[in-house]
Amino acid sequence: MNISITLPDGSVLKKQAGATPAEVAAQIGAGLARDAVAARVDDVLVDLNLPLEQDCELSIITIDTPEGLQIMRHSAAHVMACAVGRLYEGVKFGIGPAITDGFYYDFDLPEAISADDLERIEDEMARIASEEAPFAREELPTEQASELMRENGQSYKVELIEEIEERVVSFYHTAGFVDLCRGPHIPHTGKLGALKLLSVAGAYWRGDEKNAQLQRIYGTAFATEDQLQEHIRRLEEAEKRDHRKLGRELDLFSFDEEIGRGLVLWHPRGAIVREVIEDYWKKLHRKRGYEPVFTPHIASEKVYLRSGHIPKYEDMMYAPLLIDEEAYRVRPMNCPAHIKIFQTGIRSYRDLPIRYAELGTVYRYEMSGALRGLLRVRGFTQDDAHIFCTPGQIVDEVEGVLDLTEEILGVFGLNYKFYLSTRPEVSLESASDEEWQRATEALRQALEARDLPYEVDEGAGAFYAPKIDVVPFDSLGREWEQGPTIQVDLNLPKRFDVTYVGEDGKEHECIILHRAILGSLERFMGEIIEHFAGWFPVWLAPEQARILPITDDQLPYAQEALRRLEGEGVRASVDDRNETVSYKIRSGTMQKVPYLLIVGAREVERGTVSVRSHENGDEGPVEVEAFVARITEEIKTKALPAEL
RNA sequence: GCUAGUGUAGCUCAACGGUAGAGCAGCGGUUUUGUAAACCGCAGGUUAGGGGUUCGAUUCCCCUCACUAGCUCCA
Repeated sequence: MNISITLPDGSVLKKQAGATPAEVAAQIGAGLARDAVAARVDDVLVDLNLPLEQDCELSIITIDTPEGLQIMRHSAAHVMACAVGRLYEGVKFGIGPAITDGFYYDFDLPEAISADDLERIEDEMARIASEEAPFAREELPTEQASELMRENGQSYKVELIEEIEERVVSFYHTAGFVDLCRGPHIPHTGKLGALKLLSVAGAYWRGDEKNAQLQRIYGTAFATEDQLQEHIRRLEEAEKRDHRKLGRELDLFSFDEEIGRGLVLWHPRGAIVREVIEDYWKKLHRKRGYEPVFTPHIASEKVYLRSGHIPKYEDMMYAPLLIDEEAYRVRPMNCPAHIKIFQTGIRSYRDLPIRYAELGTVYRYEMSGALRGLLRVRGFTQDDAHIFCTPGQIVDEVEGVLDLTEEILGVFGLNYKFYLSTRPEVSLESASDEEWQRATEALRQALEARDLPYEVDEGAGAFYAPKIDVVPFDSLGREWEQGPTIQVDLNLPKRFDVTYVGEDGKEHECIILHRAILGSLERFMGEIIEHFAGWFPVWLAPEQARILPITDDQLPYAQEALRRLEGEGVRASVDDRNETVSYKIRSGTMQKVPYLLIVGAREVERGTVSVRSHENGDEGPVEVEAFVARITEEIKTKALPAEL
């Protein structure tokens, strides 16, 4: 019997029933056959050796596509598991999926795998690859599969099988290793690309800390050795940019054991960057109709009981302080205080919207293992604001925040994506479905009114609010863990009875929007240090220009130039150390000062400075005034580096 | 918090049972220098902290503290 196979280009191939995708690929071309890893038949991913029994649409998936790479990485995970099974006794296998940039596999085994063992495992994987062992699919009734795994002592697999609803499950056999797996896989182990095992770490079975902790080995794999090397280079680049390393090298911030974990000490050079950002933020917010407020860092427990923070987040809050026999808490949030300011007067609909903004420092208990440089700390400053408005004003207000968000992220040269995060499964009950719905729709409308592409992140909202989450990604294309957020609070207006007097002279429940754009100043600083690789744009650089006199004879001239720059508000210095210019250049470069101004006898004579910029290197002499004009312009416009 | 790993001078690293060492940075001197490291010298350490084993511990063992990776990405 013949079947018709429709290819992606629309052409139709007649084949005998039982032909495989591999044969089709071979018929189309040797190159395709070589790069093929799997096939898509009528929208289902299948192995290349699956016999085709009826008319179908078929496309060959090659290693150079994202899907093909994914499949190969998944196969790599199997091969790694196979290698571990050969090298260790008593291994129980967890799961082993492909992930962004690689794969992992979780193992339960009696002995601890160390980083040194990875090489051994890699070698074993290479051996398996050279065996060109086929990935053979086998389908078994669920019962029988479960029995088989039980016999092999694979309790995790048994657990997985028992949760599968289908009556038949599939297995893959590779070089003596059998694994429960949906597939598809590469045809044989010789088709593995270039791979490298990266690290080993603990991981709870099914991500639940109540379960056993398994050993997870992470690896990365690419179609070619070049691509693998390129990826390793990217990892090294990321390591070079690590904000913790740069924070030390550039003398921006530190942590101190005696001060406490997760508590940042901002050094002068880091503090100035933060202050410049804060000044920019404050000016921008006033321009946008926000009113600055200041509120205390501790407050009576009463307010956090009423707000619901204690019932919900107590394990993230610090223990009470007893003051005059009353329990106080270090603040984990700024909202209650802003609400209290709002409530000091009767608010009319005519007063709304009211926008209170504060760079509010809050303290939260983060699990010790979660702390990470500036990205996860226990004391941090939120660029927090609360917008009090009428239901009719929500869309406008959210649009305003979106606009502000785009402006701010743009200034830092960040790209971003929008997510509409909807009601989570466990969520506030005191708000009706209709209220959730309305709030979510308002956010959606705002996104659409501004024509912003967004994805819906189902169930990712806060328990008290649907929200718009903005995920920035940096110059290395890495997504930030957290970014700007806009939330419609369905909780606090009720709990604090926040109202305004409407046109009808009656009291109405107020809408409260929470929003943070930089999020935590600490995290934001950490992220942009990495984004800029420590080379801050001139307006942010702790030291914007450094004058390097060649000999002491130029010192007076250098001082004069310095006064000129400082007079314009430029952060500059003179390197008057008894060193060679080369030394001073090196030192200025390592401290990532964007402009180095060399002054020797020639410059003094002509009233110039020789500019050496980070961007262009030696640019030659320009008149002092011309340089002052240039740098002040760059500062004023917040110019970004040409290349990030 | 859990699993694994790491902790030696300000920084980057040696020494791995036998008196703790180098480079850079710092300080003092010489040199007055033209686009990424001049030369000479000096100083810098309860080897994270505590306990143990040992004739002797940075090294081996235990505890504490801190740091690092991971613990979400659905066989």
